[in-house]
Amino acid sequence: MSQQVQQTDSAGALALVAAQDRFIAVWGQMGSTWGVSRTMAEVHALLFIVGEPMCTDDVMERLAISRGNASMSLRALVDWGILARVHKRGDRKEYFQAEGDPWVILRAVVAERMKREMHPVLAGLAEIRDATEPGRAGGGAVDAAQAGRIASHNERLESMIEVLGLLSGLGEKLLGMPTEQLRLAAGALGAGLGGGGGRL
Amino acid sequence: MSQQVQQTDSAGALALVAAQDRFIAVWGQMGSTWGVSRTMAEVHALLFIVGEPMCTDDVMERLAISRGNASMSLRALVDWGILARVHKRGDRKEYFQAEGDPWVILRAVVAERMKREMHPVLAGLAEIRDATEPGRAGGGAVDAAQAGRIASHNERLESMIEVLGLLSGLGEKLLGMPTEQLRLAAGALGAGLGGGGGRL
DNA sequence: AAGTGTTTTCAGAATATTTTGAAAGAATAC
DNA sequence: GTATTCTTTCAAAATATTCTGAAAACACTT
Repeated sequence: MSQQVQQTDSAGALALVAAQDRFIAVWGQMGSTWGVSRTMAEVHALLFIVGEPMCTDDVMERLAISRGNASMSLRALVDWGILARVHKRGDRKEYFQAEGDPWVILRAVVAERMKREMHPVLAGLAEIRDATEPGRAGGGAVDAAQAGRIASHNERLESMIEVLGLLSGLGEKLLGMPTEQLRLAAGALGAGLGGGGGRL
Repeated sequence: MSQQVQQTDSAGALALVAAQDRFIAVWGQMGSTWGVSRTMAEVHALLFIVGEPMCTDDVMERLAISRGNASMSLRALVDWGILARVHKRGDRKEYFQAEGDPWVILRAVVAERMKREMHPVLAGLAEIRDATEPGRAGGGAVDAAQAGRIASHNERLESMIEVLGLLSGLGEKLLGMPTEQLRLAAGALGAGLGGGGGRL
């Protein structure tokens, strides 16, 4: 089972486990930020901070969660592409190893949210626009006030689509960038642009 | 009460209300994206797409929600800074008007999530780092393997802090940019930087 | 001051999400 | 083939979140 803290209950091991637990707790809180349950975030945190592969039983024991929960969380994280299944010779158990590059993790999270949230919303808004384009609206007789409302409705809809489309474009761009480029871009933008006053 | 669709049940009014309802439904789905309940997102969607001020009773009726729910959602949206309280002469009721600029809305959402999620996480991670900086760890006797684990733990922690710090910097920058600059920057970045795709 | 219309609050109800645990399903060993 | 070990599934239980509605608080008016 747990080979993490062996007989060596040295001060070093204790401090390390304590730090890991703190990391897990903090990361778990962030679960809602990237749209997953606290437990799933904690499982990821554990594997990320430990760095070495762990099996289902290790995870269950360390986080005090059920087998079913561990299995589902691990599977989901594999699906997200931030956990790899690994095997050890002479061991029938399956082990899981976390992706170590935070930029890869970031991309996975962005990809997932784009797919699950951004794309459906953009598609939905586009449909509404098509259904209410000027000239449609089911025919003729609308008074002036009504016509004004419709025009302004379309403007608001359009402006929202514009912003979301731009954001979506940014997201796609991010997904297409390799880690090194990403780090450079983020650093340059965050530090260089704007500065409170900011020029483009 | 509802002055939205008067006696004029013309085709135009019907189509407009239908489009509004669809917008509200789509926007409501996105609630989890920006970290609020579906109802709060729907209340915002309603006021945004209608464009004109509405009072609590209007909102309750249109969305079929309770007074308490409407009151709390409206209040929260005012706190977020994307709804303004307005008054009508000769009317004791309070009306609410949505911010019309989607970029302002975006900034409000980013600001809220930075405050509620990014800052606490960064603070938590920084604390953990301080508690486990090399030389600490409670003193001496750690064997070589343990020392290696601690070193690699610190590296992983550091790399995660680096990425989140960079993202946080980006967020702050965004919050400091006026609408026009934001639009330009997003457009330029989404279309220009990097390679691959980028189409809406 | 009491009266009237409006808004806020919050305990309990309703709803939704997450977790468990045991049974069924795979996969490998014998 | 059966036995053994590990993994997945999913209905029910536990938990967390959201919503309601009626009472309290508030803000005007007379």
